[in-house]
Amino acid sequence: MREYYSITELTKEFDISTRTLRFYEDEGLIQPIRRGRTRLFRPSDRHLVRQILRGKRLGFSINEIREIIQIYREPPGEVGQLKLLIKRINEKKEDLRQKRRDLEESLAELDQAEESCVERLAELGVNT
Amino acid sequence: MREYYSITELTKEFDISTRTLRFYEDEGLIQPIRRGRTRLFRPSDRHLVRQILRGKRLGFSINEIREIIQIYREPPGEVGQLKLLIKRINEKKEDLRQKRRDLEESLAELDQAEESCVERLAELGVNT
DNA sequence: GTTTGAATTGACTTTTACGTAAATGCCATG
DNA sequence: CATGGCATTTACGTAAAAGTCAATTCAAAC
Repeated sequence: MREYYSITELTKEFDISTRTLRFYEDEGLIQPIRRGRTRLFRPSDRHLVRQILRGKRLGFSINEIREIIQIYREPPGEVGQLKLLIKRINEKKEDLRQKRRDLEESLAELDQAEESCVERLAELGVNT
Repeated sequence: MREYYSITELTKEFDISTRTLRFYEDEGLIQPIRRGRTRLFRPSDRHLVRQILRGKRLGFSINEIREIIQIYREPPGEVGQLKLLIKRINEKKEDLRQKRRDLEESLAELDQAEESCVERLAELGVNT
């Protein structure tokens, strides 16, 4: 496990711009440390970036992603707070389950569409 | 199956504004018919709206949604076009499979987070 | 026949998520 | 030491996806 990554290493790995990484920092999603003015990204920052981009692909907004990320920041020691956290986790899980239902429905419709195309081709005497 | 829906019926059913529906029409995603100036939404328009919103929840842009919708518009009769359509369908399916992978990873991480919370609670002598 | 209420249109505004440009810092290398 | 090449900061720009508002229109109810 590398100790630090430079900003350009991450831009290349994830195919995003430096602007995007600085934007996420401005938004408080990541906090790379500094050596002088230069940003040093730790493995944990790198993993956060991975989570952010995954969230984006799933259509979560920056604010929603921020909420998800906060879940992983140092779980509280106090019982009430822990219970609240579990509640928030379950809300996020429900969000994801809704997305999964949407996804399965969309996939099913595409499957159906593909099938009619294949049938149509068969009628035209084309063997797929 | 109803023959027509008014714009307000759909706004209520889907909890969106009339502006949104008109926006989708301007974007060419739906084409309700007109009686005078009034829009009449057919069941097929209604289903399109359903598909659009599902696509939105999954993080597709309007342009991506437009592409998906075009898949369902009157499959072509010509072999080459049919094969092209099948190819496009499979691209969309691959998009969705990537989202599904993202989704499962996110869910797994949330499950893990929840479990550590529950464990932490157990250590504190709280029975969940 | 006028009031009411829903629909429409057009224009302007807002939010999100970055892009882009300009000016400057930092440092290794020849 | 100057040159090249990343990095940084600040500031302004922009496209997508609606929200909001004002001005009408139109039909139906009273």
